[in-house]
Amino acid sequence: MPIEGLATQLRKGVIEYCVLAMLRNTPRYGGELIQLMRSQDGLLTSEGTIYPLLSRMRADGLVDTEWRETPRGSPRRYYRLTKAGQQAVSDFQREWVRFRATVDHVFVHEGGPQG
Amino acid sequence: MPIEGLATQLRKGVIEYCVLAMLRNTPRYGGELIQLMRSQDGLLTSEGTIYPLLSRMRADGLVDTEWRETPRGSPRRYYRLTKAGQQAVSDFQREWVRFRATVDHVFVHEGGPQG
DNA sequence: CCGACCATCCTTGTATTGCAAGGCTCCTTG
DNA sequence: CAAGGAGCCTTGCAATACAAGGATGGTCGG
Repeated sequence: MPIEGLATQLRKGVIEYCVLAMLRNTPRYGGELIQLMRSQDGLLTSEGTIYPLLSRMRADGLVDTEWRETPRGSPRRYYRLTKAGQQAVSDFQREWVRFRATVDHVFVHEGGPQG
Repeated sequence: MPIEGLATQLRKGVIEYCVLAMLRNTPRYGGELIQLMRSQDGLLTSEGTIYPLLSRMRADGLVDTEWRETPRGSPRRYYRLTKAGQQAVSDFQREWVRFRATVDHVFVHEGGPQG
């Protein structure tokens, strides 16, 4: 079990909200998001992760989409946060802080009062 | 999608190592681990999570087991960390610190330099 | 025009994991 | 014997990340 596989499980349930966070201030398209995620240590992803994810978020109403022409090449589908998406990011952020504190606590105390 | 469901995905890949961490200083049995996990905010679990997990860890050589008699009632299977288990906890801890930093970074910067 | 190439988007199938629901065994209590 | 509880485990399901493969449409060299 490589060290990569360890992080793969950590990513579950987090990647979605990282993508949403990256859309907070500006719309972006698929390839751009993949590049951005890859530039973050520990969030390595592939197309097979991002595109189904974006479809899901669109179906859930967390993002809006809009096609934009490009100077050269195919048009790109840009994703933008909806109100619900912004709310989801906020909710996650709260939950993340709480979860992070819990895990830190477990690893500091190493298993309880007797430890 | 309740707020509980949000944390359910966060737990993936973390519960296993939290259980291992709880075995660092003393062997414990199933019911004890369930109670301990439940006492940690954000790590709510059930038997259906813990027992398959413990079986997996035993198969992977991360824990040893030993039956112990009790004054009353059924004997209990106690779990204890192996060398490999201790190593796994250390590896995870390193990975967790790194992962945590990455997620924090994404949420602080909110998606990039243009933001 | 024609073929090679590339960026963009998406789909399908697999592995891992957390969890609810249910079952088994043994002991105690009446 | 019957009822109940503590401990252990199995089965089936849902959500997610990811590899692999494919469809489309534009550019570029000949």
